[in-house]
Amino acid sequence: MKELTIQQKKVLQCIKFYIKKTGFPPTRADICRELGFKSPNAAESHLRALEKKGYITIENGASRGINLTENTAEKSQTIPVIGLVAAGSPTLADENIEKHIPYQESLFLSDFDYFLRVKGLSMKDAGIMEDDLVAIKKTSEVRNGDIVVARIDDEVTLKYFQSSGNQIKLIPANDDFEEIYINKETEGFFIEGKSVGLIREN
Amino acid sequence: MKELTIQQKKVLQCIKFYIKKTGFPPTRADICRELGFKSPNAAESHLRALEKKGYITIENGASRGINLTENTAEKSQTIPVIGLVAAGSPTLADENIEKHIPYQESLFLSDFDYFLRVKGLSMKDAGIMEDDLVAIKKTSEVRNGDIVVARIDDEVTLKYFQSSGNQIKLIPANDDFEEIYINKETEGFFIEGKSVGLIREN
DNA sequence: ATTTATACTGTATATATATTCAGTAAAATT
DNA sequence: AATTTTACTGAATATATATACAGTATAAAT
Repeated sequence: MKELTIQQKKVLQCIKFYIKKTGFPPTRADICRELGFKSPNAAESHLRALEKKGYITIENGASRGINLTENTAEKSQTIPVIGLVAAGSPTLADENIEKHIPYQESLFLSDFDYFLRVKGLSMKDAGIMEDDLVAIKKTSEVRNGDIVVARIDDEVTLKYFQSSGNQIKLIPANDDFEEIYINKETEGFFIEGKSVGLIREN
Repeated sequence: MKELTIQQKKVLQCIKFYIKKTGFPPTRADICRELGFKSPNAAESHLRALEKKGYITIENGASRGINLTENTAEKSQTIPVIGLVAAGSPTLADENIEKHIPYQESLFLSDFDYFLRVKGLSMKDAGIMEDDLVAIKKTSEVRNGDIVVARIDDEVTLKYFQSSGNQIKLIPANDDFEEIYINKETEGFFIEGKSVGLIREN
């Protein structure tokens, strides 16, 4: 998306603020009042610039016909919940999606891509219990100590990550489970992502 | 809030749908088109009825000046995070509120009133770790096995609840901590609420 | 060097829109 | 039994609003 000028940003902020305050978009005159313009055409021009750059859409002829684009609006989205099945990879394919739950930006410190529904108690001592929803950020850049979603062939697990050289240790947080040793180059081994948060629905 | 008639419900739904679709509220004529009315006054009357019953507010003179009331709009709200301090009750008083976080309805199965920031590891084996946010519903109606926020004088703790007759046991989920025995009628004892969910921010 | 975009003021106007008034009729309250 | 609320049609109108047109001036892109 094309960059906005300082003035255009101000106008966009003004629209957002006005909608938040009143529940409906501003008129050209409203924008002028808020930002100190003396001509309605000042607002009009900025609106057309914002439209051209894809931040808003304008319904011609309609009063207050301004609509924030999806990227522009801080709308609440829904995020998929994926079941952690012992055999089967957590992809975003429809068949693996349990449901969608509403999600608000800044719920966690980092952004994330999906929730993983936890099966089993292998991460019990890390406070991750059966049926918890772990927020997963899709990435292969993980650090020692991160809780990661690792795939070995068709088996997907949630474990602590520990590497030294080419040797990788996947460590459970439960004495009843065994550590997994694996080589970085092992065929069929892949880091799907890492945990950045957790929700328990009770 | 006063009950709506079938027609009024239709008009309210129409407004919600129109906003969702276009990003701005409908005009009287828009409502007529959507619902098949032939006079703008039909829409006008319904709007005034909805206003009178508190479901919307209307800014007089403004085009599309319809605003859904807080209860009416499925807005995302913010919910306070309260620090669990060993001495000091978790009230919704300003001085105890850490911050507010966005909250979307139906995030958990039950509604709740605030998040409690957990200190210590007394509920470790229940998967509740230090700095977790436990969603608390304010209620004194709790059942055996519920995780409750209990207050004894100025001390506030999160524990499993177990009662038989007048005797109440507050059970930690960590062998390093002691169970607390207390009588229902003990002065200064109070159940503040119970846990209905959990968020870990990592 | 020329065009395009930015950033406005100022005036004008067609029309989009809220809103009032005059009715009709049935249902619900008081 | 009388009044209020609901549920509209139909017409009229003041004004709120989008939008075009005419300028001025500076900065950025081609």
